[in-house]
Amino acid sequence: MKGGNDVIDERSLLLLGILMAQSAHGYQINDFIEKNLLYVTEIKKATAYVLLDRMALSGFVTVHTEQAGNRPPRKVYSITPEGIEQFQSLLRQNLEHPDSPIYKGDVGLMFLDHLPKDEVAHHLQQRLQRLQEQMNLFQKGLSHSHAAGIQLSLEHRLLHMQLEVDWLERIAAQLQSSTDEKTVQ
Amino acid sequence: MKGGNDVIDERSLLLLGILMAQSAHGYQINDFIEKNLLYVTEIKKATAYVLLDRMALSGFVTVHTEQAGNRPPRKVYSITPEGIEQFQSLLRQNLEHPDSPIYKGDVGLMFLDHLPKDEVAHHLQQRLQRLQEQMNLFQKGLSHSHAAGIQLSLEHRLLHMQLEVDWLERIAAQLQSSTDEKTVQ
DNA sequence: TTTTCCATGTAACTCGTTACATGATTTC
DNA sequence: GAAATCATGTAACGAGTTACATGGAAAA
Repeated sequence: MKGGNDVIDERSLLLLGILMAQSAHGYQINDFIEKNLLYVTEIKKATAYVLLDRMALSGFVTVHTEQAGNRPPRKVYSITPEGIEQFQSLLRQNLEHPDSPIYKGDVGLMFLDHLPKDEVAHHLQQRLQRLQEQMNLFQKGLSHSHAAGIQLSLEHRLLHMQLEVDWLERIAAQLQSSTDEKTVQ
Repeated sequence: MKGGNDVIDERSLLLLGILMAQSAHGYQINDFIEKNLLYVTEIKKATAYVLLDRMALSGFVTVHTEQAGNRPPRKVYSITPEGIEQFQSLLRQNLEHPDSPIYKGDVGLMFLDHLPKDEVAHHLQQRLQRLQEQMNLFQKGLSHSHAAGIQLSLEHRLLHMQLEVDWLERIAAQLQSSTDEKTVQ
């Protein structure tokens, strides 16, 4: 009744998916994630190393150690047939189930009425500015042409960012105008 | 260098915010959250009880025990002046900082190319259907008129849901049509 | 009379992060 | 010669969830 397959583990899916393209060692994988997938996942290096070893125990990947020159030895992971099946199973589940992301900002929104409107407007404009900076950085990373799927997922992310920007502009303007009215009348 | 104020704690903000409206006991608060804020927060009952007691130790709330009939005694929490300051501070931070939600579904998107297009289209249509069901439920809860801020945050959530629906419909249609082409030609 | 609701609390556990250890090697 | 990169690993810690304990009252 407990087990682990109820909640989909998108971290394993990610690692297996990367290994579907080619075998790789941990450092390589972590590097790729850090440089390209900042907005897609929050997995940390230590976690990835542990997960890779765990997947080796489960038989989803095999390991063999490589030595290049006399640099630190690399543990190169390759996906196995069972790993491929697991990957496909996780992928299907991931595709079928909508995720319910939590927007932490919604908690603040709930209590807007406890601060003066113009102050709220000011804070939201701050938020807007930061968001736009994030979006600029994000779009730079977007142009480096990736595989089709990666491109798609980054564009998906961008759509939600853009919605957020539009929404913030609208709300901030509303708050602004409603305080202006009072000032004018 | 570590401390607790670096990452904004939206759970405390939520609890303090609820107590800004009126004093309440733990069960009452948990009940409200469970019935109204399913999509806003993931805080669990046990966590809320612990947090309320912790905030009492920090002086942000006071507790007094009430007995109604001989039902289980209630621990009623009231926000203190220091609590109000903390609430406002957390609220300002929450409003100023955009959140970077993680869309777990984006991980799956990255690896679309590893399944046949028509299968992907099928899975995404499944996802779409489930999402629409969620949205129906959500909209029912939306109509029960809440305070202005709560209404706003729920509408915000709805916007993102709607974007997701539109996006899914577009992508699923694209995948469908590109497999149709092959069938026709 | 069995189930659900009221009302709180906590021990055990899971999961993941932080922070550090190690050591060679290229770059500045 | 100092700093960043390469490459992995793990112990300690923290946060939060699960699952259970308790026990009366109201609803079915």
